[in-house]
Amino acid sequence: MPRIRSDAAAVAAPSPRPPEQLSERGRRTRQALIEAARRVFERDGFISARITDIAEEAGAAHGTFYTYFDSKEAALQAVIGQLEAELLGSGAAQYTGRRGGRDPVAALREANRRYLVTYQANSKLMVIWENAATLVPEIGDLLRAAKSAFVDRAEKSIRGLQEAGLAEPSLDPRYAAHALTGMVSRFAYTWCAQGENFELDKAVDELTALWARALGLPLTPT
Amino acid sequence: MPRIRSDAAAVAAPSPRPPEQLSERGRRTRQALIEAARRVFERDGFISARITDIAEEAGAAHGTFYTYFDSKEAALQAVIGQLEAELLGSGAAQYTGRRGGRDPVAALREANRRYLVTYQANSKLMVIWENAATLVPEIGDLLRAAKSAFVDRAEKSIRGLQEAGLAEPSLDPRYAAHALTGMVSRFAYTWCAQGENFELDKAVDELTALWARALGLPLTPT
Amino acid sequence: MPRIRSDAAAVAAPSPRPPEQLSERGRRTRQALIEAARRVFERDGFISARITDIAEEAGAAHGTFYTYFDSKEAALQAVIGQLEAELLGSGAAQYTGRRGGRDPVAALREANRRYLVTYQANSKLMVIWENAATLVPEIGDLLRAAKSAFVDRAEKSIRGLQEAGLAEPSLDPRYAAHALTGMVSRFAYTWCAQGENFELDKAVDELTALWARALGLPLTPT
Amino acid sequence: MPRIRSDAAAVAAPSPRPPEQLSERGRRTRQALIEAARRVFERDGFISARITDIAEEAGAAHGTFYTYFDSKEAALQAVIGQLEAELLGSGAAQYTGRRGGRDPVAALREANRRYLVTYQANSKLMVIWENAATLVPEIGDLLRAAKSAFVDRAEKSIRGLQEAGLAEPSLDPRYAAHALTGMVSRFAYTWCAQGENFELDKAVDELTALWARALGLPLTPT
DNA sequence: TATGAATGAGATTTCATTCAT
DNA sequence: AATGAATGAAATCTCATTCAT
Repeated sequence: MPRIRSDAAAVAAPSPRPPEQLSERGRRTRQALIEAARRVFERDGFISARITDIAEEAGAAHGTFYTYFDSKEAALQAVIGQLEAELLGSGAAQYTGRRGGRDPVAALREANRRYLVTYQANSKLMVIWENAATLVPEIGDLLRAAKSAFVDRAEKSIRGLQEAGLAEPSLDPRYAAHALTGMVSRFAYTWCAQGENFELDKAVDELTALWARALGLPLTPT
Repeated sequence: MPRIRSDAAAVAAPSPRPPEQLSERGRRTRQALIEAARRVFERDGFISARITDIAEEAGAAHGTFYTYFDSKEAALQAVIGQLEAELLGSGAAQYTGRRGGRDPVAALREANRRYLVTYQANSKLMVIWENAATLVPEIGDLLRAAKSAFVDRAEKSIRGLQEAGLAEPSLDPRYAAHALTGMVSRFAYTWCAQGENFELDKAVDELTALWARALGLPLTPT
Repeated sequence: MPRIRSDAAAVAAPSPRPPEQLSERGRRTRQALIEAARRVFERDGFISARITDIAEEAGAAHGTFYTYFDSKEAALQAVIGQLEAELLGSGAAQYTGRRGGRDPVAALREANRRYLVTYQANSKLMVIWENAATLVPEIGDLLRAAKSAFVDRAEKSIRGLQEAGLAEPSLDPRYAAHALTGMVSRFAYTWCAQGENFELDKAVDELTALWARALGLPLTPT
Repeated sequence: MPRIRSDAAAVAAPSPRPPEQLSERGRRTRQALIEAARRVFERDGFISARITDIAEEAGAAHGTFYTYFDSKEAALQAVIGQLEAELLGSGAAQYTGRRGGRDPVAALREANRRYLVTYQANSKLMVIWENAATLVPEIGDLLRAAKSAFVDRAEKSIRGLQEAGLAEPSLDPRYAAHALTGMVSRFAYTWCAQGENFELDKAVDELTALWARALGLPLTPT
């Protein structure tokens, strides 16, 4: 029997308790569900993924899913949250560990390589993320925030290089940052999602060369 | 929506006749459905669009849809087919009307402008196209083909400029073509899908400058 | 696949078309569903009734129910709507067909008899109606409206009798009307819902006598 | 809610101990659950109330509920049991404290006032009780028993008044008792459940006057 | 061709109830 | 006694697709 439809839409939402309030056992189950969700999303795509399959993949009963998540969307958010944590941990988002004085092109090459490697390692999920961003507002917000990190860093870098007299001063740093980070991320997307056949080392070199030359940086030999 | 369809024409269905074999009246209905589908897709997104709504929007009965299309996917293909025809007609896909000898940067700027203008004019549908590409193989094929047109043309152009001694010879034309067309298309996507605030003229200038400088083209004043 | 949860709650409600817009066939199916719903409600009670059972009882497929009704509540509304039409048709709501001049106690007895007979004939549904009234606001509204008809009529009658010098003038007609119609309807409810053992003729006589004497009407022999 | 329960103690469940066998701590928890249940029932209605909510409202864990009650129905029985105890304590069920010889209309007025006041003070629960009576046999039994107390007392009273030559002898005491107590209780219900606007003092007067006159009692001034 | 009613597979979601700790 | 995670039966509801007219 369904709730009697109380149009007042009250019916206190039994929203899942936050992870911190969970028992050890609960945390393990939740984690199992997140990992299962990731596998199922990667296998079937977000749209086709079924909640039942996620629970089953996690070795849990159907209803257990709802103990931890309100919806498939909420599960995807958790999956992406963990992906982001991994990415940060892996240093993918760092332009360079050791700034200052060093050769900016080398730093750029390093960053590009890290981006491509990370993207490729998580390509299925990255593609799902990009696509779900247009379907689920919250996921879109996460994506926009994640991209901002890259764009902002690039913008600052460009501005710095301009001030140092190394980069073409006529460029608008914001437009350039969007364009060039977009160049790299789209390249990664085309590579991974559309199966275009590229080679990692060469891709890193070419993208770095294009980026550097576009900014007017003096190119140093690798 | 029961799973994303990937079944090979299951039972015997009275599959829709091709447009040429339709009566005048049939052609009109079909066209109304295509236009309605476009509106509904733009309004609700491809995933959320319902066949009922398309039929209703076209002023036709629900069942009539199936006289002309096998599925929502087929309708999207038809919608995109007409979009492509429009784009070609509008010259969006032409690098330049008059090749030969002319200033390559001016031609590039012209092409970029045309691309951005066209993308913006059809942005909702473009975004849908990009996203549906990962869900529906046929749409993905259409997208890849459409992009190839741009990429191939860019690749040839780069190769030509290299041969003419105008572009940096060390660049791999295929990689560069992918990267630079990707830069422009991703920029357009960010602009239109994510509401990032850019200005057309400036975007054209910046993208053209980045592209040209990345190739090592001598920049001429606008 | 469920709709992508669009928190905007837009998703144009595909609400069933009103009966007038239905084809002959549609009207027949709808009617069959209403009759089936009544049987199922009477058999299982409103709360326990399942939509599947209603459809099955009507010889229709599960989903067909939703072609005509949004919910079990909507079906109950339709059932009660038809009950009301029947009641009106059967004259249950008429105080008396031929007013004027006639013996008021005889008219009252007539009305009470008609009420009890009708209530008994539809007792299961009447009880369901009363109970659903507290669960479903719309049903409550219907019930209140239906009762108002009786109460208002009684109130007018009492006022008239007071003005004619036949009824005790100190009574408040509104309070008295509520109390006395309530007395009859509660009696009917107790009789039907709780299986209290009464006899129709005697019940009519007793209720009429109590009502008449309570108002101070001169009692005439039956 | 899976069907209304009517299964005879299916498997072996560690059915709750009776309150007397509980430890002090247990009794406190049980009492907290009963009070919480009352609040939740009054807030959400019996049907919509969820066991989780009751436990939470009582500050207990979900599973704790089952240490004391088999089901929501059992909890409602306990709630109503305590209500009855309260009512008896408050003297609501007494026709009159001091019988014998005294003015019967005054006693009646007193009883009616006490009934209305008590009903109003507990109206939410009273309404729930009335409605649950049709859903849960045990609750129906409780209600019938509670009403019998009133009806029986009224019946005896009427019989006594008839024998004393004060009440109309032609009335059937049982029918009249049902009708008149029903009149009062239905009035209270309409007042409380349907929000009809009445005034306590006037209601007491009118109901008493109608009741007394219906029986043919000589009316004394208040 | 067009219609729109009928169908039913399939996915979601809720919560009472159990049970290991 | 208390806890709260796990379970899964049950019901709802949606819509693509078919089909008789």
